[in-house]
Amino acid sequence: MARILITSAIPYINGIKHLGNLVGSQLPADLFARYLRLRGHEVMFICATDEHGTPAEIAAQRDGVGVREYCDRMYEIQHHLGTGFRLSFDHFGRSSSDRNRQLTQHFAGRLADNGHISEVREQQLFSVADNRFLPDRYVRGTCPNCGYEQARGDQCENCTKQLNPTELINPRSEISGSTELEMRWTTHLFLRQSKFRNRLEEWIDSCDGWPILTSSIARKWLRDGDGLQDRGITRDLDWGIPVRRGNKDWPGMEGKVFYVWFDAPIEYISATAEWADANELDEAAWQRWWRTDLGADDVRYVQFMGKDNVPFHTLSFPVTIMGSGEPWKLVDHIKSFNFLNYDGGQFSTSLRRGVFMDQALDILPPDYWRWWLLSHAPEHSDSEFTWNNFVASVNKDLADVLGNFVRRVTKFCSARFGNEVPQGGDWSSEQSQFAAELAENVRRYATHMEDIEIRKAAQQLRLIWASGNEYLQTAAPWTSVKEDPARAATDISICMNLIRLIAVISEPFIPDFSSAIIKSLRLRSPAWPDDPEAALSAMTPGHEFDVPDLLFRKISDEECNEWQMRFSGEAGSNPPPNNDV
RNA sequence: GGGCCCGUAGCUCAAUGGUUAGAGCAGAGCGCUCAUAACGCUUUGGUUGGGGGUUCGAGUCCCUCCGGGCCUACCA
Repeated sequence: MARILITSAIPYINGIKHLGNLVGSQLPADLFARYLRLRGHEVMFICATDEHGTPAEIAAQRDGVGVREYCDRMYEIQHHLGTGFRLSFDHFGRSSSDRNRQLTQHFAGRLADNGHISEVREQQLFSVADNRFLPDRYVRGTCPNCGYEQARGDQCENCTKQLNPTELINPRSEISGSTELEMRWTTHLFLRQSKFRNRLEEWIDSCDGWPILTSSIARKWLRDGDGLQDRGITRDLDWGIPVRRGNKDWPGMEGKVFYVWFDAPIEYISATAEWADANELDEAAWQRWWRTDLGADDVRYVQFMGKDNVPFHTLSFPVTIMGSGEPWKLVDHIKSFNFLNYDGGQFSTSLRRGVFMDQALDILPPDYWRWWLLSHAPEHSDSEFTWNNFVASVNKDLADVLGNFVRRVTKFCSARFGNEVPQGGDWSSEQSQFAAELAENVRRYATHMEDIEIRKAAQQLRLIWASGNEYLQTAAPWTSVKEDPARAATDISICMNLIRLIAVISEPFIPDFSSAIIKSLRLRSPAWPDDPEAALSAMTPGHEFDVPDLLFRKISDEECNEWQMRFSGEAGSNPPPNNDV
């Protein structure tokens, strides 16, 4: 038994996440966590909401509520949706927690004590009307390069030229539209990550098996231009973790907060502490996951995230850990994902284009989404959601191949032998051979799951489902029951046990299916089939069961067309942009 | 501008430099009748984006061009 710490990128607080966000971190992390628990390992699976920063402040302002209240509300919604998708977090925390405030301030103090923080005095654009400094992209104006009037202060979306907000012609505040902007002096803390360049590169070189996506993005940042740059870790905002040096004041930093990208990854640790608090456990309970001097030296730590988050997890957060000089657990494996596109374009929160987590659950149960998303996870390149593909895959895989197999076996058994596993005879060579092939297929599936090769695992799992139909077709018990009922009984017994085995091993992908079957078979949490051949006779003759209700209904063409129309996007509504840690 | 990733059958995707480039879906044919008209078997689809090179051998390595995507450090 091993101990595995799993974190999913923490979703930003302002709004409901779409399926692209879901499949990029939380869902694959859940798959992995569920699989490892199934194999008997000790797992700590952590996620949280990322609540600080300008977008949250503005969203709250737009809704006419305080930012704390706004976050409280959105936290509940996101938590509820996570449950709806059966995300099995051990704890779903909040980056605005007391734990995270204390720990973030602690890390900042340690980094400063070790000489890894510098203070930089610089000029930034201030909006008098809004009474706040503006991040570059919250300044709009006319692009000096192409004349586009809606250019953002960091980059013109029309001609893609990178800009400095001071270059814009007729600059104005994105928030209020005010043109009363001026440059003001301010001082910020910078994390001196440039000093860690060589150490980071050695570390990344030493990490085998990371996806190309992960290591290539990390190396790009290490080598680009003059190499890794120091990074500002404070902002002039009200909403965030107040800048303090450990538990002491930080002269000159009054009224400033830490930058979300500094405190968000620390929340992985804090959320584990929140978990201990919520379960009334002591400090040691969470520290054994994170402190290598307190038990975490045998923990394997795996992170899941979309490709946009890779720099923060391969560079800044490791520098925070390394620079603290304390024995915190560093990540072992970083599984990163490309993006999921929607019907020929990107998912877009601002345009309401695509399918969002709440809408998805309104139309279909979570297993449908989990299966499609995971079996099409964008592991090697961006992938695409289309309604036709979704409906075809789900109908074929879940309803025809899997659901129908369960149905035909249980109904046949019920009709011919009653609602119990029938008494058969010894296995024939065909039956033994099937068991041997099944053993090999389960072994391959397990290997893909351990390697976090999600598409391959899904493909292999589907193959196991299909093998049931193949076997049944060849055995043809509906024929043999007439002249050789014992043989038919043996075949049905094998198929009934195969259903049990499938229910167990499919649980990480489709947990609701799994629990429905286990209930119908009147079992309680059966273990992973270490010996699949023995598992094919685990339920002995006379074991009673109920024929399960229809497990997966088929989606009609009409529904497919209707959903395609409904989710094609609508102009008008304009919620704020949507991002994750 | 710079960098990275990707381009393989109608669609979604596989293939440590090594037999004849493989699966699933869709299409075609046959079979089965237990089952959600589901299932099984067989089968048609390829100049691996174009061109050049290295090699005994290239989907894979190099160069170049075309196309798509992402990142580019103050959104998160």
